[in-house]
Amino acid sequence: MKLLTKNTDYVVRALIVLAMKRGQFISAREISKSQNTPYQFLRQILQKLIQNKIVVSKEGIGGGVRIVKSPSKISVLELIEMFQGNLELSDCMFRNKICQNRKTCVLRPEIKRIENNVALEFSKITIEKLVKKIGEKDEKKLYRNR
Amino acid sequence: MKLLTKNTDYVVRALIVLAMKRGQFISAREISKSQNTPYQFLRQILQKLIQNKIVVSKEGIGGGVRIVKSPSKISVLELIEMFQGNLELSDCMFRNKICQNRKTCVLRPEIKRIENNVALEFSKITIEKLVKKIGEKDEKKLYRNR
DNA sequence: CCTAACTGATACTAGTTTACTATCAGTTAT
DNA sequence: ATAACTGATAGTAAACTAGTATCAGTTAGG
Repeated sequence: MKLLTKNTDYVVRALIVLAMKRGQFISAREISKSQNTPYQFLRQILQKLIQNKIVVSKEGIGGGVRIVKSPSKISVLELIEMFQGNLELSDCMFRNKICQNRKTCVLRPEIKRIENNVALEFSKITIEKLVKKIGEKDEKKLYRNR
Repeated sequence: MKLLTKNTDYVVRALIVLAMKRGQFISAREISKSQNTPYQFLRQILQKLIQNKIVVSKEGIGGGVRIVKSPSKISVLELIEMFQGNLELSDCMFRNKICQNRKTCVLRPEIKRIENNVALEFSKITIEKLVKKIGEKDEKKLYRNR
């Protein structure tokens, strides 16, 4: 079971970079190089961020994308849903024979419950929190090196 | 995000049937008909159950499979891992640039934590519990009809 | 001892998803 | 003018999902 696909991986990384350089336009080429993400693939991902108004773009030399949505309001859940579709189970399981005359089925409520938990957890992880974690790690490192 | 695939869906249903008819050999054809699962697909699934010693088989007329592992000891987690591979994330995310000089990465521990929760939840759901839930629903129904 | 109902084993396949790559057009700072 | 950028969209190889198909061997009952 894979919770995250590559594009979610890449988009989170890109947004961490953009959040750390808030206010600046960063080009796809620069993010691609610094994060080791395939250039054209990253470009598609960034275009989706533009469509979803999480970043704005500027064309031409010195252009790129700039984060406009507050990193504290960008959750990993929203990114997962943006790039992997809705977290919900697409087709109802256990809709057949065992469940006939029962209206509901026995496994489905359990799966629903677990899925809701997963969604809740991912909704709590924001870009801001991830950026802070990187900061904390750096502080610890500095402390150790003293 | 799809937590369960079809074969996990089908295998849970098959095991519920087998648990409700413990001690008896039930043929793939019978399960296939009663649960509306594709016959050949179900046969492959049952063979995996045989390999994993959850059921035993009997060839020839009147044959089929019989459940031998206690339904209370068969968890949905174990079935997911049997049919969908390990629940763990296959490839380490966030292993690149952002994480360099940091040894660990910021998203990965979060994903790990969520995955462990999912695994824990699925490990608690056993075939026995699902069978009991069906029983409870039937009781309620009888009560309402009185 | 034949045959119909079974399992054992394995090969094949259509459709979807994943993870990219490629191309061409338009924009802008220098 | 041109090099560095985005906009939009088409193509594609590999893996995965959800099956189907085939042939061989086993066994209970008439």
